[in-house]
Amino acid sequence: MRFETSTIKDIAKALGLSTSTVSRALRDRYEISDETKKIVLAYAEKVNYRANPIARSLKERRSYSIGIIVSEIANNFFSQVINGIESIAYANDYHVIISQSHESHEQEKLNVEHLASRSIDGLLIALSSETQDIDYLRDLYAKGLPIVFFDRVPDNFETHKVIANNFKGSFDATEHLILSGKRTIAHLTNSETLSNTKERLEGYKAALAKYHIEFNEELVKFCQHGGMHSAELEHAVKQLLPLKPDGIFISSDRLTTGCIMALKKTNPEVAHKIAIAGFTNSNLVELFSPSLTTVKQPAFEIGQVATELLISMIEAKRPVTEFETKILDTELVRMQKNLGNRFL
Amino acid sequence: MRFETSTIKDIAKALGLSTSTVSRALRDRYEISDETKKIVLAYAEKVNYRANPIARSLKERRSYSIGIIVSEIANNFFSQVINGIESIAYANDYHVIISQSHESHEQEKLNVEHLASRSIDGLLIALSSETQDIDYLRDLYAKGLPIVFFDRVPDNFETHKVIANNFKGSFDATEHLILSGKRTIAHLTNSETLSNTKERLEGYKAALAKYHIEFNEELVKFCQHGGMHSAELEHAVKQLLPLKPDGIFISSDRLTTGCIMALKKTNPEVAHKIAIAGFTNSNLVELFSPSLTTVKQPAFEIGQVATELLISMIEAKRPVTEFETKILDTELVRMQKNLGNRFL
DNA sequence: AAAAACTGTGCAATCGTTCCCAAAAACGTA
DNA sequence: TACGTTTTTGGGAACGATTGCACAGTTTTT
Repeated sequence: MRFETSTIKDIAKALGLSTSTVSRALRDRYEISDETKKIVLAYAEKVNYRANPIARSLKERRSYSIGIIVSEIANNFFSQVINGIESIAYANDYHVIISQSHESHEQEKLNVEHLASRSIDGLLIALSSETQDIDYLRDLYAKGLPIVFFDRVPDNFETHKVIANNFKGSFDATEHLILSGKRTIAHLTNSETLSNTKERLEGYKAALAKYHIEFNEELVKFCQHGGMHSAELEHAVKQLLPLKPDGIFISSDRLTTGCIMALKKTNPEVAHKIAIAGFTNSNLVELFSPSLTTVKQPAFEIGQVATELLISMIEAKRPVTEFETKILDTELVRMQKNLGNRFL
Repeated sequence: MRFETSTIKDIAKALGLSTSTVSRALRDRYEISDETKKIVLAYAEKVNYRANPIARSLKERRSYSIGIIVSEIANNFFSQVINGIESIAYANDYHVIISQSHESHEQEKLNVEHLASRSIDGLLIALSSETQDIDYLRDLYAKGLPIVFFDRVPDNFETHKVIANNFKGSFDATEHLILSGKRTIAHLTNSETLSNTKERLEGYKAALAKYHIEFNEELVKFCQHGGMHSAELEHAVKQLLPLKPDGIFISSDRLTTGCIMALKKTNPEVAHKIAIAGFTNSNLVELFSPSLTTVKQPAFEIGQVATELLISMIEAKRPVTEFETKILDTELVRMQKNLGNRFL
């Protein structure tokens, strides 16, 4: 801010003390007498003194803020994660700086580097769907920047990670489709390189195996751009339909809504005949038609846990060497046949 | 960051120059000889020198970053606005810091003050629905912090403002309901204190007047918390239904989805009989059932225009005294009878 | 040839804090 | 009283960058 606020120097001058005394009094250090503390605190209160975080950052080489990288804030899952992050961060006197990668590796890298240069104390990141090369993160990590991955995590990077139980979530959703009588179940999913894509594919396969349904590679469609381009989705749907699936299991928020949209747009006559189960944290699913079964990730909790781990790394006195990967359970919300479908 | 990067001092030492010379060379000042500049630039490049933004902020008392306050990022309208803001900010070498007020005045104030203390160069803000007292913003503004309001703007504050054409948007939506034969049209809206609530109410009234439909105060329900509490919404819906409305015009994103949800939950048998028109920027409306007519705000553009105005204020050499209120047109998206309703 | 002007560089202060190191004051003990 | 401790305070150097001012050395002007 280009305008004047009162500083520690002003207080020192006004009270006839030195800046060091004032600084210590404000931080409630043991060396300062209670009397002096009281005077300083009272005066600081009176002039509405606020420590300048910029100056403090420069001096302490830390900023009490943590950086967040997600692909899109306009995504229910990520905005819920962010709320979880904020809840823990604020409680521990950290602030957060949010950046969007828009699923672009280049943008992700730029954002991370800018955050790093602004002295963030730690980084929470869900990789973009494009990202494969994470050497730039390795460099920062090696230089001492604590990093915790969530949702989309690399497998060859030793640090804390927090994810949903993607395997079980997918298994449950696929099993649900099978138990409601479906036999030709397609799987629409994200970029093949993402960690959760792999895990979800495994869950899907496992459910098929359990019920002795043969896995058919053709029924699996990967979307490199994660539903960011509707053309990509429509293309995938167009390829799937000739195989006459009676169910589709979809593995991401954006793909789930995008797929239904594509179905309604290109093949409205079959949209309501295919059972759909998909990952999504949208709080509007109850309004959707056709209605669907959803796998909900514990987004808020993922944010909380990731932040707790990050703060523990930041505040650790000695380098952390034991890392954990926390896996949080998803929730299967079954399609509500009675609502949505009946009254239209 | 707590780890070492090369500084201007390191370069100076390595090259046998003074820090001032290095600083000037890096900023391409005329006083420095081309030869020296070349040497410095080459070396800086080699050691991958990055100016420390924290140090620069402290010295220059500005940060090349702008603060954003919205109520919720998990709101399509706001996340689209943010994307618009980012597009202009990045193009002008500013970074953005996003904060959420969660419709709480207290939180809003805390966030603004934290942003201010972090030397943001300007502020873009949509007031929380609770906010009535904006004296704290006045103080900051008086001290020199440029502020641009968008979407929810105060009427007694002289600065740039950017809003959608709320009057016309509401008028169009209400007229649409009238033209499709509805005569008892309820209006569900936000906190009475918000600027856009007033404007939208006027548009609603004007449309009724045009078609000689008497305005009935009982048909208007205000929601203080803007749909953040489902109980509030359900209560409003419960009060409206006995009046037998055949149409409802809803004036905000969250209320629109919340109202449909409440209708389906509490009175599923009438949910499909009442025509709904509402403000929303959700990109999922095509999936909704019952389907509805929507008023879409030019969110991305609002963000862009607001940011342009803010940057012009920040970079103005002399205090700005001429302010404008930009009003951008909304778009009416009529309900698609053929989709959504037919196949279920 | 002396004075004036211009070039290119360095010194040192500054932004607001924190913190090491010393020094002063207060106290206790012999 | 003199000395050693403990408690409380102040001086001043950082942190990394910018910039007004001074000062050489060179060039131009008169």
